[in-house]
Amino acid sequence: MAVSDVTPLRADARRNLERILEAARAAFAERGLDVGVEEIARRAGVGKATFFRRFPSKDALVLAVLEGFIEEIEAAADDAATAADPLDGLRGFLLHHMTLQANNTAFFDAVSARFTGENPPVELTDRMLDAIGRVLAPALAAGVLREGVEAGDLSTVAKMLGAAIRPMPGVLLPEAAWPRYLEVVLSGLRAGQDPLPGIAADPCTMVREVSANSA
Amino acid sequence: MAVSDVTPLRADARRNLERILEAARAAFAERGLDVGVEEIARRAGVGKATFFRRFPSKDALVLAVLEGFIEEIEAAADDAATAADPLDGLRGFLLHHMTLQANNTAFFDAVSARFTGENPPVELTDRMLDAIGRVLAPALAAGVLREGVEAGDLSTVAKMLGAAIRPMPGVLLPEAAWPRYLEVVLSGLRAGQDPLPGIAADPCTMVREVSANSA
DNA sequence: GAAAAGACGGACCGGCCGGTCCGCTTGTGC
DNA sequence: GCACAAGCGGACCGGCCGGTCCGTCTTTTC
Repeated sequence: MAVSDVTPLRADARRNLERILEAARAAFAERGLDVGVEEIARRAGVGKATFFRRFPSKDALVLAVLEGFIEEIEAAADDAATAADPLDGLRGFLLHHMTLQANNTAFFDAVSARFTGENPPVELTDRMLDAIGRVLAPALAAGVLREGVEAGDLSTVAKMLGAAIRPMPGVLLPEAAWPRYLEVVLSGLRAGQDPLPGIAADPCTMVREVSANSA
Repeated sequence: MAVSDVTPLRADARRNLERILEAARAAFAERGLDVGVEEIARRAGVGKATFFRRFPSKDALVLAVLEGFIEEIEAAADDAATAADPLDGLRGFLLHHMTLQANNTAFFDAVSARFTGENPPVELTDRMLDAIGRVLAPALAAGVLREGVEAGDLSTVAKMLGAAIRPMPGVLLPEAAWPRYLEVVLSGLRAGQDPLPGIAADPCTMVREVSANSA
């Protein structure tokens, strides 16, 4: 979803595209995906049509913004992977993830809601899974984790922490409480306890659809 | 939000109201709050106007359905409070909560999104908090929990587990994986570890608005 | 069993939002 | 510096959905 370069954009067009992305990031962060295209365009100082000339649809914009986040997560994962203490790396990664979610209220929920089923951004989620694997590997190798921990557990725990941080849309858990819940789940994953019961979540579940019927 | 009884409803009206509630429960469970009033009315075998004659708005219906869930949670809390082993009580309560969330995909998220800020259903959330208190009390008294655990922690953990269960809207974590994440958080809350770091989430945060600005 | 109160439903309204169109403007290559 | 392609914006369209209106039908009551 990067800038197409078959015919290089005119300078002003390129500038506007950048502005739109920036405005969208800000607007999505503040109010979630519900902000209208019109408002985003206005905040970017641009007409609606200009928006649609750059992005085929609102979804495409969302994907583009999402890609930025994935990149950030990948960077955090690389940091974590090179940490001296693998458990600290893991902690740092999850904390970074929490920050990202906190600064982008409702964004991730909305993203997953929007891309449910038919058009999952497989490439992006695969990159995310890779990142998770890179974070987990050193901790697994060092044997600091409870028996049975695997990738699906980490992605699930990340999701759980993301939920903890936003008790309601527009409400943020005070930062002083973050380490508490991070600690709760890390305690639950640390070595020196019984093996984890049950099966791990499928990390791919984050992208593949499995129709779930209620009982 | 119970049935008004100043002028008793005519028999057919009462029957229709019940049908609407039932249809709404089913529809919300399956597809979240996004189902239109029209569809709910159709599923109830009723006209749209009839719907609006019974409920002043869609939100009122949502509240009514929500109240049903609160009642269910209260019942689960009472069960938990009378369990022989307080930790088992806690586990059972959280498991029940997970089931409820699983069977009502996207319902709770949507509810909190809808009632954000201006018109929080204070009475309902207070009842919820009471229930949580009742679950927690025996475990606290028995000293089976890590030092520092309080009500806000339980509500947060419940929210986290609810998130774990729904990796994406329409996708459900396989039931075999539920005990795993329940165990992760319970391990993190059990006595015999360092006191919980940081501060606890404010349980009331689930209802009171605190405007949260992103960094 | 008839009349009045109450309930019914489907057509209708209005606002919102993603997406398009068209006449005007502006950067760009020669 | 000119011509033309590329870009631009705001008016416009159409579908969706919460909510209302009104002519008709059902229940109740005496």
